[in-house]
This record gives sequence, C-alpha cells and structure tokens, in this order.
Amino acid sequence: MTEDAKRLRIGEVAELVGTTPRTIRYYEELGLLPASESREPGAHRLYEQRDVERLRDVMRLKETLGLSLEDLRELAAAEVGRAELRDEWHGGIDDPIRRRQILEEALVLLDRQLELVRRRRVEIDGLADDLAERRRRVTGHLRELGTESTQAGGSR
Amino acid sequence: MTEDAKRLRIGEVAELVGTTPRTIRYYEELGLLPASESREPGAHRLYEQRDVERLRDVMRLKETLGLSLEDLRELAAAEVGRAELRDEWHGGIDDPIRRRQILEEALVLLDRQLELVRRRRVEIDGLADDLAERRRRVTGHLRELGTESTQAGGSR
DNA sequence: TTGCTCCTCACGTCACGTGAGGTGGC
DNA sequence: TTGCTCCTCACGTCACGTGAGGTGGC
Repeated sequence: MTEDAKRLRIGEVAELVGTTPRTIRYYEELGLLPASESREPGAHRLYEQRDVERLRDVMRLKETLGLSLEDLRELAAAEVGRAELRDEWHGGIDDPIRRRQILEEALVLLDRQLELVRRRRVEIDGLADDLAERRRRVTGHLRELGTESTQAGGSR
Repeated sequence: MTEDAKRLRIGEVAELVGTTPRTIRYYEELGLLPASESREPGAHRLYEQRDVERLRDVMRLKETLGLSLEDLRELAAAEVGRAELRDEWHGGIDDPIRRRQILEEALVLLDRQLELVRRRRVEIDGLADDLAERRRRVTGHLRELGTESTQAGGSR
C-alpha cells in the first residue's frame, strides 16, 4: 500500500529543494532532469521522491562546485546511471556484465566529482588562510592603536 | 628608481589573473574596480600592481564563494578600505581615530568573509562525505560481482 | 463555484562573449 | 609604415526571473 509513491507537483518539489518551478522546467528542457513520462501537452508535471533526490544532487553539484549546466549534463549521467542501476537491481537479476558496466561507469564519474571537490577545497583553504592572515594583521594594528587611544582618550 | 610602478595594459592584467579585458571593463563599469584615473575618453587603461591584486581578490571571492557582483560590491569595500589604509599609512601619520575606523570596518568585513568561507566548507565537506559514501557502495557491489565474474569468466 | 497552482509563450536580467569598425602606442 | 592591442557600441548567450493570458485539479 505504501508502494505507490506519492506524486508531487512542481511547486512542492521546488520548495522542497529550495528553487523555483521555472528552474525545474528549464533543467527538464536542457535534459538535465527526465521529463515527466507520458505527459499530455499542457498537463501538470508530477514527480516522485527519486526526482527530488536527483534534483537535489544536480543543484548541489552546481552550487558547491560552480559548474555550468553543460558540465552538469556530463556528470549527471552518473546519477541517471545510479537510478537505472537501482531499477535494474530491484527489477530482477540482470546480466552481471551489464551491472559491472554501470557500476564501473558510476565509479569513473564519482571519482571525477571527488577530484573537483578536492580542488574546491584547496581553493577554499587558500582563501581561508589569506583571510585569517589579514585578520591577524588588522587586529595587530588595532592593538597598537588600542593602547595609544586608551591612554589619550581615557578621560570619558 | 624602482619607485614608479610599471603600468600594465588591460590585456596583460587579464592574462595575469586569468580573465578577459571585457570582464575587467565590466567590473569597472559596475564600480567594482576603480576606473583608471584621469583617463581621456578612448585612451588606453593603465593599471598598477595594486589593481592586479584587487582584481585577484575580487575574482577569488566571486569564484570560490559563488557571490554575485552585487554581493561583491559590498564586501569589496573592505579591499578599498585596505588600499586607502595602506596609502594613508605610507602617506603620513594620520588621525588615529580615522585609522581605528578603517581598521574596525575592515575587521567587520573580513569576519563576514570568513563566515561565508566556513559555510562553504561545510557544504563542500557534506558533498565530499556523500560522494565517498556512494563510492564505497559502488566498490562494494563491484567486489561482490568481481569474484563471481572472475570465477565465471576466468577461462580467458 | 471559487481559489490556487499549474501551463505555455515571451520579454527582461545578470555576467559576461563576440564580432564590427575605428584609433593609438611600441 | 606595419602589426598589435586597445577603444566603444551593440548584439548574442547562459541561467534563469517575471509577468501575460489561459486551463485544470482539490
């Protein structure tokens, strides 16, 4: 009974992941998200939990890695593969060669994403170090001024 | 003699920081970078080392923190303050109250930047953890398949 | 039946990219 | 003098934002 997943409208999905319906439609138009299957022209789009997760993944990769939607379309194949894989897994015992293919492709794309994450972290750390160094200098100057100022203007 | 800084053209600056002349002009138009002072209309823009550093800072904040140019215009006041401060510092012993003002403002803006850096790092770490977890699962499935496959297809 | 969300154009915006046509410094 | 880089419009593009006008499900 809890089998048939509850279908969500585009506005609900948008709010869940923190974006707008327009963005979701745009991603669909670009092929980043799968189009609601067998949707009559003009009919409402309906989504499952799986679509929400996929959108979350896409958005997070875009935001935190600063990727273009073109970049995402390559990396997002990994997620599609993951969904397909899960379906095949649950759908029946498929060809193990096929399974291996999907898994190895997913591994390649995951490693690519992990490499991008590592680079980002290096950038972040470099920026953090520079900012901390500047902060030290500023507080240092303030300390010098501080004693002066306190001695000079201590009468209030 | 090494006093008068070498002036750079916009293309040289662009290449130094890894961007394009168009972007530099656009940032100037938005007020993110100071316009080349007293430039005749149509004349070449000339930059000093200080401008290169400022542009680097602006670009790094934008790229690694994912900020809009509008956001940058607020945070970038810190860098302007820093440049002004350095000029005043070298230019002579100014009003210590003025110095303190500049330093405290710079401190506020640096702390704001550091807070944004911390948030980014949390995002990055979360993404890294999720990707690593997925990778573990994929390699796990591959190991299962691996022994099967090796046993079944070991005749080649 | 009344709202509300949804739909599809389609134009606007932000942060530039990319020629078009012309002037100026090594 | 010849290139090369620079200049200023100005239109194009990417990733959406934002109405305009209309249909459909709780």
